[in-house]
Amino acid sequence: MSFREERAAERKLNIIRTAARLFSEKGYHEATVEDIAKELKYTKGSIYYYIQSKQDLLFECHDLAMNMLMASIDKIKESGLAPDLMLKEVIKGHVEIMVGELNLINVSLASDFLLQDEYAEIIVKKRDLYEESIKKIIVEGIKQGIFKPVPEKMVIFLIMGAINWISRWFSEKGPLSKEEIAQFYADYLLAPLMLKQ
Amino acid sequence: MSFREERAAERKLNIIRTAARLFSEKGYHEATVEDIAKELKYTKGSIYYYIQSKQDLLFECHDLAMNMLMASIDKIKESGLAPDLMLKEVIKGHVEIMVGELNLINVSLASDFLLQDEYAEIIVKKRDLYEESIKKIIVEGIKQGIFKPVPEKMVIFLIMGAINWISRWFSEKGPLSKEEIAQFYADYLLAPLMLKQ
DNA sequence: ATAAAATTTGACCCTTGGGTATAATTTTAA
DNA sequence: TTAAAATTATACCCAAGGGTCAAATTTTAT
Repeated sequence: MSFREERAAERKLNIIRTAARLFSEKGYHEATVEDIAKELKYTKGSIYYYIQSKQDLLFECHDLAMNMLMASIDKIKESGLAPDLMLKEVIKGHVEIMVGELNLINVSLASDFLLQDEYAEIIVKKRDLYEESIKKIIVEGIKQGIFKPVPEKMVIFLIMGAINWISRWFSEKGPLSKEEIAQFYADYLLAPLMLKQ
Repeated sequence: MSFREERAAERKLNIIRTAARLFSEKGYHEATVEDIAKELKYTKGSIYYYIQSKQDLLFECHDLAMNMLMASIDKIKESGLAPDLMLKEVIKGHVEIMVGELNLINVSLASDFLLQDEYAEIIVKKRDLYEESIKKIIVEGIKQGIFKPVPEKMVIFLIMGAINWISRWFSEKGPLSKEEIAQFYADYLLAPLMLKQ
């Protein structure tokens, strides 16, 4: 990548993060392209030099969010931990990414149905991969006699739902640190799955 | 209420339920007033004879959804059950309302930030009341030595999140009945709270 | 039957906002 | 230093959609 392209990419990332913040704060439709441009001292005209469309921006937010989650779980999969510890790490990782990248995750949770089909396809594929990884951990745990035999899919939905909801109430100014939340959620959500403790 | 007013109210309820379905399927901004009108064989002009504004419609969806949840929990509060059984009933009730009124709940979950301040105030107040009722049950359970001492607020958020997420994946055509889901969620989410079983 | 009230219609207004075109300006390279 | 490439600014286009209004139609009550 040339110096020029690199700088353009850097600027685009900047735009995406700003878009994520505004989408998250005001909602996709309520945040205008001009809002995003102004925030970064662009004009509406000039910001289009870097982006293709507003929808493109939304997609990039989703993609960035999913890539972070994927990177986290891929690393954990290689750790060789036992299924229960592995699942705990996944939960903690998910919580920490969520809280650390609140805007991005917020956008990707609050506006998935706004993605156009071609874009949605890509994102759904990644999300499915992510959930598939979790499923494998649970199935392995059941096989090893560490977890109770449960309907994996429902458990995944239950856990994901609990965690994803954090983006609705978490505030930087609140009394809870992301580590505390991560620990609590991991313990609470793993307990009913364990065969014996 | 006169015969006339009664019929108008009935029609408005019809409009609200249709709006809920379209808002839920397509999203608030993507569903136009004309879409809603057409669905019921009105024209855009004539539907405005029954509604004040699109925002008004959104509010009514929220209000209806919250009223159902409130009615459910109020009934349970009067049952005199022990805290653990009471909480279980609340969870089951919430799940069943959610699944039974998917559209309404979906709207109220996916678009709370679209409500204008005056409307939002009313809804937030009801939601706070609802959560306050749950909190009381948990606190009582801790006091009676049935529940572990936990940070109630976080537990409420965790439980609510898990349940509310159901609206994202549940389908009438799926293999799971609402009773099965309700039972599973109630068991899973209550277990980590119990001191002994 | 008929006047009054209720309901419906369809044309219209008007703002918002995504996106574009073109020209101006700045940066880069030779 | 100057021509080309990259970047930015301004003005503009246009469709969508919420909402209104006056007139037409239907329903109801006497």
